[in-house]
Amino acid sequence: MAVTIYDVAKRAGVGIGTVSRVLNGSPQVREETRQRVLAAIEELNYRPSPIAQRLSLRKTLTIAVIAPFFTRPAFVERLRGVEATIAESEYDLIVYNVETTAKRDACFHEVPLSHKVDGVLIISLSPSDEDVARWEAADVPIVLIDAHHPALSRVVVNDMAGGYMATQHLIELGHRKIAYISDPLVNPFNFTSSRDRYQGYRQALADHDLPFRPEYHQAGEHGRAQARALAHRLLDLDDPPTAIFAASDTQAMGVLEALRERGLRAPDDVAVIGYDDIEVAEYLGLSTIRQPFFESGVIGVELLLKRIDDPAQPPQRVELPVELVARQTTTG
Amino acid sequence: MAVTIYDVAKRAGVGIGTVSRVLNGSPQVREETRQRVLAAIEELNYRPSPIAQRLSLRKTLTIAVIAPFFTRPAFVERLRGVEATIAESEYDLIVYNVETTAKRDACFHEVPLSHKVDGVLIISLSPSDEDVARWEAADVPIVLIDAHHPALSRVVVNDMAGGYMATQHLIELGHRKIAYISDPLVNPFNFTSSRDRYQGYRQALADHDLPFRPEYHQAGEHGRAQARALAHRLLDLDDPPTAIFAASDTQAMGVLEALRERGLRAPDDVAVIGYDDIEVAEYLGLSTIRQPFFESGVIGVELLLKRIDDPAQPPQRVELPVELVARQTTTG
DNA sequence: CTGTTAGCGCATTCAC
DNA sequence: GTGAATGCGCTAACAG
Repeated sequence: MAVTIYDVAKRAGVGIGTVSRVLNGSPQVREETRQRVLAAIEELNYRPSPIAQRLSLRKTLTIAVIAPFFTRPAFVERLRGVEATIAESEYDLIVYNVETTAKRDACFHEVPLSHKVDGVLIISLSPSDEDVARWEAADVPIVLIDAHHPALSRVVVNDMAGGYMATQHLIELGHRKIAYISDPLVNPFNFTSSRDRYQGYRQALADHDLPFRPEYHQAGEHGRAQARALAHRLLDLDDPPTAIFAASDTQAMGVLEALRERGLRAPDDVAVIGYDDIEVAEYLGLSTIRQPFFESGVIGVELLLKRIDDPAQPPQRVELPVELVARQTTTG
Repeated sequence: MAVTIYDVAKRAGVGIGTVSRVLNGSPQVREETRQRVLAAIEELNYRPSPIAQRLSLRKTLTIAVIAPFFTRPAFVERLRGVEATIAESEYDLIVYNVETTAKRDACFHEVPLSHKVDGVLIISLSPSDEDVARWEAADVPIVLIDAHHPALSRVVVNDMAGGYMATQHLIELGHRKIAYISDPLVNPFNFTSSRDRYQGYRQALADHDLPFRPEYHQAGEHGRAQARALAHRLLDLDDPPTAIFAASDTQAMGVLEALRERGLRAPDDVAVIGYDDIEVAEYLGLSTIRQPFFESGVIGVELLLKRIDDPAQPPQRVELPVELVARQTTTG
């Protein structure tokens, strides 16, 4: 068996209370006995049992993150921010990767009620009212990153502004026939980004007196290959667009692929702008909208820890800025 | 406070022992009382406390993974395999992301001795003999993925074979001036892949009676930009190579970038082959060596769980196959 | 200042 | 079959 606090106490010739006190940095312990205890700890190579501490403290000292993080580069960056921030705290991080709605539902149902964590972080998955109601009872702080619910603390980016920004950029370059490729606006995971960016796209068109053409909006499952097919559909139109705004860089890559297959070039034949500024974007010279992924993870954790500390805090909403990154695929 | 096993017991009019028995599916409990307990659990919406269970069972029911996973796509895939497999077990997964040697050392020192986990998975970071010796005392099973130490269970790929395979592929295409771009062969993280692939490269050259030219091996920090610079160095040589083998797809992208900047094309001017078959490789038409990332994570977990179950098991070594994926950058 | 005691919530004997 | 008692390792009163 492992060495316990009793072993240390005996070794140091004190009671376990005293050992506990030096462990927790209590000031009310004579320096001499503190040294004796420290020595015993050292000699026995003692490490307190986190499990026992947690049972006694009635805190799990761990937080969960539920994220579809592996399917898209953006999630990985956010997770990095989460991990980096948690690592500096006293909390452990346990992760749940969601790649199916079944897994999401399982996580949504079990994690907050499982008594396993003091708080949960949810990335890019917006809960339903029903979910939130169920969580009330559990009394576990929950923070959303890149997801929405009015009753919960969340850190978001203004995707509408991003969509607007991308579209306006193309308009300012002289384009008037601008298409939009995205995920389905309503989807099983309830991802909202495609929908919000679509709003911005529509608004920018309207503000500049450009007509919205339904055939210029093509939606399909997320992915490069699917976006490539959608781009071909656009280019096959009688009156094809001169510019394409893709709801993600991954999809923009599909667009570029389609152009290449037709011997077309960006931006001369068709301008292309993506969204996210993932790492390859720079390599490809892809114009895009950048959002602060890493930072969103950091802030999400900060909100959560604050909430754990003081559960009375009202839900907070933090909005992070997006930024236009103009590269060759639009500006040449 | 949360509802405990006592509440359930009282509610069902039984002792806590009985509740515990139905919780753990003990057969020795009358069907009728089982139903009564189940009903009480349902009515109280009771969930057992994992912390208390763990203290009583003297098991943490969690495993740790230490990985430099966020800096390179390969690690993310392996982590996916790890998470997917853990999710099917009764264990929780806590993650430590390593981006500095300081963090690595901290993890190596603390995690196995922390009493926080029943087992540790380490990805791509090879421990020293000293590390391993220190871990002996902790008596915590440790499994390596894509890393090496004779005393530990591990799942690896044959990087030497991969390097050989890539080089041979180029030779068979008629190339005789073949360069190799990689990370520094010795590096702070002690990553071994560049070194092993280098061995394969050298061996293939030798087996085909091709001379090894020191100036054809360029090593630098991992990354696209750095590889791009190294490629330029190669192309500036009096007698530049006609083919370049990059130790990773990321670095191969840097090579392609350098070619593009010089108006050169792959494979006509210079053939290029990478390593890993990351997702963009297909998009780029990049020839490469594929290794089973996801599966390596799965198998790593399986080894670890088996080891936790039966600590007496001797260390095991599982080698996964690599595979040549020939695309346009070598075959046109 | 320090030793002792009473929980934390559960699993597991051991009697009945 | 089932209840009561003991212990898992630690924190936090409570005395002294």
